[in-house]
Amino acid sequence: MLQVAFIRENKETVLKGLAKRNFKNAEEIVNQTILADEQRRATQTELDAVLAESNKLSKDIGIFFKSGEREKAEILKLKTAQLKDKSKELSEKLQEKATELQNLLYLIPNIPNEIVPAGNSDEDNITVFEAGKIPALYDGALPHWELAKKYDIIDFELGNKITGAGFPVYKGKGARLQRALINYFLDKNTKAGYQEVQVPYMVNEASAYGTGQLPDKEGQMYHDAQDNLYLIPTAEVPVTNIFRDVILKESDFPICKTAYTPCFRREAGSYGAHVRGLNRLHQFDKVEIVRIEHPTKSYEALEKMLEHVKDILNELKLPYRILRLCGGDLGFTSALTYDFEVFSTAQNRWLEISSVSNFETFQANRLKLRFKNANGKTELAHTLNGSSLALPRVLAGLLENYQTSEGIKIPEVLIPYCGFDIIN
RNA sequence: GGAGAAUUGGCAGAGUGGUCGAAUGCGGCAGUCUUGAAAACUGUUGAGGGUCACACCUCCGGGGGUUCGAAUCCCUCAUUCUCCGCCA
Repeated sequence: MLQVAFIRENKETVLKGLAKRNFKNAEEIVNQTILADEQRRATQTELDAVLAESNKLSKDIGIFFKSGEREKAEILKLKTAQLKDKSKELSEKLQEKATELQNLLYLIPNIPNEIVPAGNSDEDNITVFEAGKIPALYDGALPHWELAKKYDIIDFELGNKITGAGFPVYKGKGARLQRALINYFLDKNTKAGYQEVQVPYMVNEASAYGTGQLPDKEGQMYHDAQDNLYLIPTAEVPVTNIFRDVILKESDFPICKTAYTPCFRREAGSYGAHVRGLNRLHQFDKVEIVRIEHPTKSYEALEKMLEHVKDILNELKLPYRILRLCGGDLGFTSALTYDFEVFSTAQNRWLEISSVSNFETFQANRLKLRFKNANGKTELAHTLNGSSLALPRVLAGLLENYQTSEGIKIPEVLIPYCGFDIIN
């Protein structure tokens, strides 16, 4: 959520940023927001004046009662009755205006960073880096869902029976490979200075609002109505919410956390070939990295995160590229996002395996995640996160790119974690 | 799930209807002293709104109510603790 004061003072910047996202009715919504804010403040001021007077009268009444001047007190009491009506009316209006403002603010996405390219869709994303060799596969190379069946390492049908589509069962070496990847990622992340945390897989409403899943992505999360809890779509939600309503010291920066969690996404509206196999699941595993940074250091931190993810992919020897997302493809809460994509050789397409973003103060404002700056003032911190990494598509990439006529080879760095070097 | 107790500032802990945003202690910060540090002493130290800055307003787990006036009384929800039940 943007800060109202920022919108008020930087209207042109906001409009320019929203235009880059192709955000509809931007000017109208921004104007409404500014108006609602003015009305809210005016109402607040009016209410404060009434309350101030009524507070004063109450104190006087107390004094009169103490000194036994009951009659004087009774006269003042009558006066307060009117003020009470007035203040009730005003506080209702204030509540109304505050809600109106809040709802408008929820509609406005983050302002893209300057270097975010304009554009409407993923076609306008810019490839900023590419590495790794796309292997020449042997004749008869298969897409990963065929490989999964051939070697009996992932059973999609079994998952269908137990739960439904998008909830696969990993078996034998497939299960072990999953566990190996999780451990390998966590080890890499902790070595890079990220503290490992284990967090709840369900979150309450306040947390879902804090990181921006609510109110607009309601339909994408599994929801338990009985206890009003949400299954997490990403570890970002519980991990970042560790810092909800927290005021840090400047010396606390940088804060680096990593967590492995399963992720649950309803993926309403997805269909077709692109959701085959591991490409898109309702439940998948992911290791996430989260950073809380001083505002002046957040872009430096974003670079570090990119280098870190690159390092992992280089070690896995997978062909990948990095995209800078365009305005139209940028997530609601993000100011700048880089997507990592691994090449799926048998499908002949790129698969997103990591998304690394700087949210600047957008999440922090909702979370009330602040720090005391050098002048002793509280200031919003910057939050960042990235996948390091999401399992299924990495697995898809590994299976497809490492397949040989003898079986699927295991990348060298994973062999100690797996305890085997080939799936055959 | 049942019964009882509790929830106050970074922490501990007073405060049971009136000038209480809240005693006191610890911690933090600044200073005095010291070659430096410790100790001791002095001062300072919550958040939000509002203002050029003050004034002023709001916040004592969340929400609602009683009252001229609520941290204090009532209702409700949440959480924590103790006992019982169930249980990996």
